[in-house]
Amino acid sequence: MNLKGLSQILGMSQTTVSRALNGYPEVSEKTRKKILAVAAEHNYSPNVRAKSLATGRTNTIGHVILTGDHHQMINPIFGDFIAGAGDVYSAENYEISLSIVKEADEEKTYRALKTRGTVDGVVLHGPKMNDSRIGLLQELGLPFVVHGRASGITSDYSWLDVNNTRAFQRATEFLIDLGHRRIGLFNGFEAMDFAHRRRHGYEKALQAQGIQIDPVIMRSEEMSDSNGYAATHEVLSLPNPPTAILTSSIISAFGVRRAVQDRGLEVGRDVSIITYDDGLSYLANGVDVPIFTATRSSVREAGHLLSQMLIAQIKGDVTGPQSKLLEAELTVGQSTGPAPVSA
Amino acid sequence: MNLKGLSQILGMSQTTVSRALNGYPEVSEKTRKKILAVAAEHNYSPNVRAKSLATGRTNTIGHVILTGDHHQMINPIFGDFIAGAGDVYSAENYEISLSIVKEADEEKTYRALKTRGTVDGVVLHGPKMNDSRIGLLQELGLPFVVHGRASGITSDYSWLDVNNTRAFQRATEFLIDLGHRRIGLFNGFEAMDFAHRRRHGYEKALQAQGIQIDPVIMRSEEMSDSNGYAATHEVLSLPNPPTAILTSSIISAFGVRRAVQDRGLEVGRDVSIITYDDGLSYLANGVDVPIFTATRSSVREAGHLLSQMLIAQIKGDVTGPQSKLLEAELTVGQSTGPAPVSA
DNA sequence: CATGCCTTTCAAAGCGCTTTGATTCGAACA
DNA sequence: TGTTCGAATCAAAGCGCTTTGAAAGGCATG
Repeated sequence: MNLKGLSQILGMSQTTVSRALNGYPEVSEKTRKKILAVAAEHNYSPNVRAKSLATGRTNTIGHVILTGDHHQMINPIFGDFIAGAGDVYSAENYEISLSIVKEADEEKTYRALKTRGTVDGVVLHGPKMNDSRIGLLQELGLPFVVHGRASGITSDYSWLDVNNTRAFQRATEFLIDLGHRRIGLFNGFEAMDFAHRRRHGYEKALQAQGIQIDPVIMRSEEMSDSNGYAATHEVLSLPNPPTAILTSSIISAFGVRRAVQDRGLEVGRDVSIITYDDGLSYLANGVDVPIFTATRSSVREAGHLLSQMLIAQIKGDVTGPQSKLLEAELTVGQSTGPAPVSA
Repeated sequence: MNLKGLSQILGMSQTTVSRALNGYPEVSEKTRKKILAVAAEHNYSPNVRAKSLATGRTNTIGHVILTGDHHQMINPIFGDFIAGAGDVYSAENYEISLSIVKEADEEKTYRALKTRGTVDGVVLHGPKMNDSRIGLLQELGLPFVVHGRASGITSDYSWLDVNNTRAFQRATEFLIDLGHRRIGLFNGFEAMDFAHRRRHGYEKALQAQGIQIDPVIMRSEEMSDSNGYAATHEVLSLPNPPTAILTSSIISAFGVRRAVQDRGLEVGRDVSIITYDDGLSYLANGVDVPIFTATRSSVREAGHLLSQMLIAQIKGDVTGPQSKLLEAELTVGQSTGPAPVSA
């Protein structure tokens, strides 16, 4: 059933029917009621392609996510992020267009999104330092909100981020207060903006106490379980091993935990662990008692808030760039304890 | 830049330009070359909405995934599945439309996908037994391929599935061969078709050896780390605890492992674990040495194959339902060993 | 040179909607 | 009774593309 058919059934013009369905005022309540009734009866819903061709709006938000060769991992937080955004999208009648692209095709993808007119705006995932995509999107004139920030970019843009620096500074301070002096940092790729900020917070806390920063117990790599596991074995085999480890993802934290236990050591006694926790639904940090002491900020909530910001921007409800900085909360779990007395 | 503009620059009709760009034969090589050059120079790409309005095709595949209230978890394998499908989609010039819906809105969503004309076909995720969506999609005439199968549905439809029954039968046999007689099963929700089949395989192997099936050491719930953890504590506290546990997901397997170790027991000696492994990129089953003995089938590969099947179907390259049954491979890791001699 | 037949190109219609600018109708007023 | 005005409705144009059916051009044939 299309508009034409519907209007013929009703014996009215397409104009009137269209107006009635879209809530315009220049149609009497009586006819509107009738039109709505008949539309429902015939299960009519407008062809979204035709509608967007006519209006120029698509009611679609683009999400571009990266996938490397088959060895590289897919962003594990995307699922929860999009679940949070999904609620907003359906409430506001937006659809999601998902593009899975290799890094080399990324720019091309954003350009195509614009010129092909598939989306009204995009969410920029995983910003890197000096991320060139920001300039690109500004040049294209495609509305966007960054999930994170991009150090080094001076122009104004919209973003939603967690205070990563503060979170890792706090976590490090917490460990120092427990007496730890040798603290490892297992971070994401340094090129990622969040990793950069986290390292910065970590270093700030160490420096404030005059503790030396030692690259030997720091890592910057994909935050998988296996990497956490391998790195833990490495640093614990050093002549001067860390007594605490700070990890950037609960996924790698599980690997750390596993390695510690495989070495016959006890988590929270021999080795303390603090992790950043995105609140992933399938990998919760315990149910009643937290497994790890963690700095936590829900990525699902981030998806929720960010999508609202983006839609407000697209609709023109706000003008100019907006930003929102969330604070992570530190929850103390079983994975931390006083630094062991050195033998 | 649009078609009209481009054709004016070229001094040709829109017809000719359109044909040249779409590779139709009724245009001379000379003009085609020229048109392609000018199109590239002006960075032209066709408006996808207009194109699909004109052709009736959308070059878009729909994926509908469920999200409950904010407590329920988002399907953790979706990311890897879509990464596998993504390669095919971009190679074939298809886009992805993602819908995040609550279970109650699911039927409405599929109907809307059809009547609003947003997609050419859909992937049906997470089929349940007697899944009503299959009948719905058939009624709507929307091409689809099921990722899994739906026991109880007798009509013909396209699907790609892993031989879940066989996989769990094999795994159970493997444990029995090691001397285990008391084997727990931590499965997904029983309503899910895959869980049903896995239980069936498990029971078949037990029955073949005359081992009694005991619901006390069986679970049917969300396959999260915490559920695996809690369930393990429960069954190991029983007067007659299992010596081996079979889990349906590597995520819950990690929880099982954690619980075993927290009780001071050793995995592979005191308690054996076999898990089903989807080959998730962020939660690999070890790198060199597998952590768990596992029946493995890559969900990424499934995404790859399934999307090819669906596109072939949409294009009309094949007629009638097609299906593909993948076998999971059993890899032996460190998590299994002979059943401990009872005290 | 006229005829016929490809090959190449074009004008125009159509996809399903929105929106502009016109038209109709009835009520209100002088 | 004629005029004015606002409310309700409509016909038609337009969004950017594809595709049908027609036309033009080139070339061999009789």
